[in-house]
Amino acid sequence: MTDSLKNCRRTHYSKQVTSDIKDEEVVLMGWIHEMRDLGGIIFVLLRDRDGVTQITAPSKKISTELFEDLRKLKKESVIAVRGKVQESGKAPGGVEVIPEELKLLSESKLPLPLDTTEKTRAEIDTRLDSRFIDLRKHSVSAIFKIKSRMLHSVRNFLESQDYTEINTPKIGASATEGGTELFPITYFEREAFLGQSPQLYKQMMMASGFDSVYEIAPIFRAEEHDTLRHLNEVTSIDVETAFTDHIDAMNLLERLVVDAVTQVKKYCQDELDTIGFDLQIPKTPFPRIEYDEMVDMVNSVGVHMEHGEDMPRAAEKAMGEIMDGYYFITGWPTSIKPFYVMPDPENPLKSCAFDLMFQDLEISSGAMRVHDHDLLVEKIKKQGLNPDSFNRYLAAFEYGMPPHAGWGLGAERFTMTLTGLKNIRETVLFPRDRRRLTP
RNA sequence: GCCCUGGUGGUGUAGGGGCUAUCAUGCAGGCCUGUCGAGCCUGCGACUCGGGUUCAAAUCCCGGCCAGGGCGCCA
Repeated sequence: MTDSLKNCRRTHYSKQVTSDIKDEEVVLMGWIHEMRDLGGIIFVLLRDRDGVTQITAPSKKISTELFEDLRKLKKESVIAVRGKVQESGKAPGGVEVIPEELKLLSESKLPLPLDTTEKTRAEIDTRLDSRFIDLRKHSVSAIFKIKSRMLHSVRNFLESQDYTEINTPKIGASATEGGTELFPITYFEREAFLGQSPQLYKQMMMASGFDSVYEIAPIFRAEEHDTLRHLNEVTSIDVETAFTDHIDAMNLLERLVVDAVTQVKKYCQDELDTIGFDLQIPKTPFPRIEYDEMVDMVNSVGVHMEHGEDMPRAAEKAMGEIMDGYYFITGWPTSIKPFYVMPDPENPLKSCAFDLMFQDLEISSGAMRVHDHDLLVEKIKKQGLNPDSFNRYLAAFEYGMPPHAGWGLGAERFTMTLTGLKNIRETVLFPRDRRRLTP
């Protein structure tokens, strides 16, 4: 039998239990992190959102009934404790709580699927199977507090620049955009697909007079990739701005990244300490390396790469060795970029596309877009696609489409750069990869 | 999808044709009034699945599933 909450409410979080409130009565609520029963004295470590407080129960100072109730507690059960804050040099952090009342709110089954005290580490697969318990570890929840702060910063920054947040459909009819594999779904009597990118919708919004838009939403890619930096469902931070070019887009992206890093460092220092990551605020401007220059750099360290081909993984790694932190690669060949990318007016074999890299990881890619209807149709045809299936998209270019540019930034890959994590799965609560569809 | 490596108690591991299957953590019980990776004693708990080879398979072989690493794919 467990107790009910009734009108009992938490007064403090563990973090707030310091010597500043000694002798005060507090009500703490949380999970039992560890129990140490020494016979005549029991130590209960109560863990809540971002801290752990020691509940100290000496048999001679509390009632026999309460003492016996405390002795029966099990790891990871949920409790509420009313007690008095006491200073003690012998307690962790110099303070402890002497209990006066205990409520057992929810009992935990034992043994646990993994060790929340991290004495024995668990593999990522085991952790993801029991993600709700894995997230009880402060070293894991810290990642998501950092990700949350990053997303807040991005929204604040874009709102401060007068961007409008939009929502575009994630279900669509098109299977003909080319490129990545799509997930087919059943849409009543028809086949439909999950959205791979809000790209075409963002561009249609450029013809709407909104000028500056952004969307933070999931995108789905049905590629059978199986790496530490790919997932089949990720969050894309997508931005599009009218009356601007790719240089403006890069400048905006650079400012947004620096702002987010600065905010994370300012508001998440505890979390960064918890995961043991020394986050550095990058210097601006980020280095901008021409594609051709990048190919030469890669070749000069003995990694073969042809001019005109997309970066093989070995080339990314080579660049990661040479470069430190964030940098842009610009002037990509038109032939390896999608149809909506604007060719360089000086040299149409090159494009106004850029990638933002962090060492060996591509975290964003963007471009100035084609806004001329006829050129766009021509480019769609050149990529072996049928312009007819882009009717609704192409119509937006026929009645006054301003020049525009934008980018998509991978929220999880960006989080990897903010936490130093090497496995993208660590940055998603419930990741979806080639094999994992639950929980 | 390809290549390499692996799958042993709840968790993390050692071992590698015949043994009572190693260790840590955990769990259960006991002792202990200052623990903080508490300590001590007793106990519990495992060879990924299917097929094959063999007198005998956790161990060798084949396949499935899953995982780790690498690559490819990623308009």
